[in-house]
Amino acid sequence: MTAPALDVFQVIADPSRRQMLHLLSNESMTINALAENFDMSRPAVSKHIKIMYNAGFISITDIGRERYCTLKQDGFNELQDFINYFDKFWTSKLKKLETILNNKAGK
Amino acid sequence: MTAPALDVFQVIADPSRRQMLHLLSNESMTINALAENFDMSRPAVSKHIKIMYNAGFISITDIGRERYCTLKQDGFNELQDFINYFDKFWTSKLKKLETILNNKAGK
DNA sequence: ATAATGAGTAACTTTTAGGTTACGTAAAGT
DNA sequence: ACTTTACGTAACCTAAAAGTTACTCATTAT
Repeated sequence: MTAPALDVFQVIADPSRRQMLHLLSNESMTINALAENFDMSRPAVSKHIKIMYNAGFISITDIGRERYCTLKQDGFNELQDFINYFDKFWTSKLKKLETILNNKAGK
Repeated sequence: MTAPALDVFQVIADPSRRQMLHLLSNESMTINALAENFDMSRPAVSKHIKIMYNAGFISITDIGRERYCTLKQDGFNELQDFINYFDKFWTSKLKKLETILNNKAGK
């Protein structure tokens, strides 16, 4: 179960990973603690964690034999950039519409 | 090449589809016009369009034998919701940090 | 009327993400 | 010292996404 290197968009494409991110938004958790919330084997969870780590969504701190996973902002920023681009598209489109309407009102 | 029903996260997981959305942010385009920008067959593009249409990212207007694809906001809104959730997480985390720093400064 | 064009559908192949079990290793418990 | 626990890694399997070619249909052009 070697983890493939996925980009941020592929990371959040998986429902289980999105769920893990939600769980981690409440508290830092170990691999096993996370695995208890899912109907899949621990190695499967382990792989997901690695994928999210590689894409910059989480940081990992080893404490003894445990690995604590914590949310990290980097991965989310890339997503934000994507959304922002299209956000600008909609708002500028809206402004154009406003301009047209104002011109009509003015005449 | 029947198109599978994918959710908004799976839609933007594909680089070609993200590229198509970018192209459509400049102007509405037909299937063929889109296909010219990609190193893949027209049926392949056609399938991507169907997937994005089903997920609410584009609307389609038939003019004669041509299909004009236009960006639609619905799909993006779902993504925005996801981002917003974690955005709140980061800002509230930052506020907690501020509170701690202020308390220290006050003593 | 016939040819050419724009696009959807069907059948098929390939790739790969996501899961499994089996095993190895280091830290903690008894 | 031995056992248990927490995790990673390897080898493997399966399902499905993404691509292809071949075909058909409807619209436009000649």
